[in-house]
Amino acid sequence: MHVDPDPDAAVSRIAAAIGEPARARMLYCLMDGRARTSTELAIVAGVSPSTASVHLHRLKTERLVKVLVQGKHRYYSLEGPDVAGALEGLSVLAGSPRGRFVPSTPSRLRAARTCYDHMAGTLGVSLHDRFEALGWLSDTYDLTPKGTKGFAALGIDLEATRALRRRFACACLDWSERRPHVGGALGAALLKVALKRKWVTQDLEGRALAITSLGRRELQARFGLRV
Amino acid sequence: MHVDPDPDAAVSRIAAAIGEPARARMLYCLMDGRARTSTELAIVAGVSPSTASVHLHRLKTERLVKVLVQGKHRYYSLEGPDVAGALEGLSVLAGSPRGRFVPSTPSRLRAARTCYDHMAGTLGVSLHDRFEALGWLSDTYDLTPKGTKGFAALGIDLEATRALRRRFACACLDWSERRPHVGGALGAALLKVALKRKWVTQDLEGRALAITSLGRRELQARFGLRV
DNA sequence: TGCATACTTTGATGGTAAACGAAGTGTTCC
DNA sequence: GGAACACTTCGTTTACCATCAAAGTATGCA
Repeated sequence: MHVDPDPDAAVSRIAAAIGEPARARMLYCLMDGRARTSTELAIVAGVSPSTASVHLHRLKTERLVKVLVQGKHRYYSLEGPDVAGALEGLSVLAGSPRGRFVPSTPSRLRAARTCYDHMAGTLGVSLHDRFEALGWLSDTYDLTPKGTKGFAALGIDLEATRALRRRFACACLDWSERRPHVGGALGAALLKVALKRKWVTQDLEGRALAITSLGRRELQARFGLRV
Repeated sequence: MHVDPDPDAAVSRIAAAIGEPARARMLYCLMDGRARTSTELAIVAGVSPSTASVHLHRLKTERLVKVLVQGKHRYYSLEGPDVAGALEGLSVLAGSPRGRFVPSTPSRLRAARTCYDHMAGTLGVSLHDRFEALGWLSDTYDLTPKGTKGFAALGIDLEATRALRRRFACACLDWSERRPHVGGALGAALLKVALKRKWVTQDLEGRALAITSLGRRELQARFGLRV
């Protein structure tokens, strides 16, 4: 009879696979049950495509994700409900429980929703376009002097945001809009400010964002957005 | 901003803490709810005392274990049921849930055993189902008026139980039954009463519970359980 | 008081792995 | 066919962390 000489080794290998920031970001991005391509996950994780590929290979080896090859795309998704369950158990310990997302997408999700930890949907795309038009972001997604002033005025601690070991800002492609919105640490900080100032409120269970009337006014006044 | 800038960072730090073989061995050794000294855990983990000390410090920092100082001994134990729950979730992924890998697991372990600090196995699951059927617990695991009367009649000090800084009651998923039993402070109090009234007796070394003939009679009379 | 025990902290060392760019494989589209 | 794209593999660098012995702290016992 073959008995694993060290049953804890399997557990620790799995936990170690989760216990790397970039891989954790990928996994929690997949918690909604949706499949994503390698490049999308690279952006979410804030690493280069080659690095992401190595990470995904490891996650596949540990049976945490599965892959579906379709043409030149590779769609990665969580291996099964048990994986989501384990991730959920860890979230409880982290003190920020994330409910398991039911893979049915309400239509209001199209207007404003979160993509991982930043704003997406038409709201996210509009903001992204506005930042470009205002000259806050260069085309390499660096802050311009104007942008530095603008984001600081919104109450974003740029120094702390930069200090994170994660890509500062990047274009994150939206799965429905297929147009970029602002991801990375800056995108996350932006969502946090919007929540704090009650421009948007977050559905407890899902990814939907509701724009408040205050938010509507502010977005109109500050960015000329009609949302 | 006081909010964690990257919520996954907390998760990945915790997973990384578990994802080291020596630390994983320590944690799973503590899964029975028993507290152990630093030296005992060093032996279990197969590392030197100094290394074990570093590991335990990290586990404490991540709030996975707590320590009780008694004289020159330091007793380490799991921080709470949530930790056991997260570890259990990872075990499921590892494919060889703990307890099943020992082929000589006494069959009575399946019937009645402890899970951390409360009753599990078919006994725990049966009780859980009975409480639900009797309308003692709401589906959010709050006590109903009926339940308040019922548990008090069993000799459980509900006020003291509620005062504990720990989830009052929760569904704890069993690794073998794959069905919930009552965990949390209420589950712990329940086990304590069962032990005190000698409905069950506890194996000193392991997690097995033996149901006494008195317990058999009482469980039949009070809950209609045939165990 | 003095010695033994239990455990932690410190410092040095070695091994592991995460990161990236460049090059390679395979696919689609014109 | 060939150019563009998606993704992987390889090779190198760098940073972190697990490990132990030795020294330090604290408690118990005689």
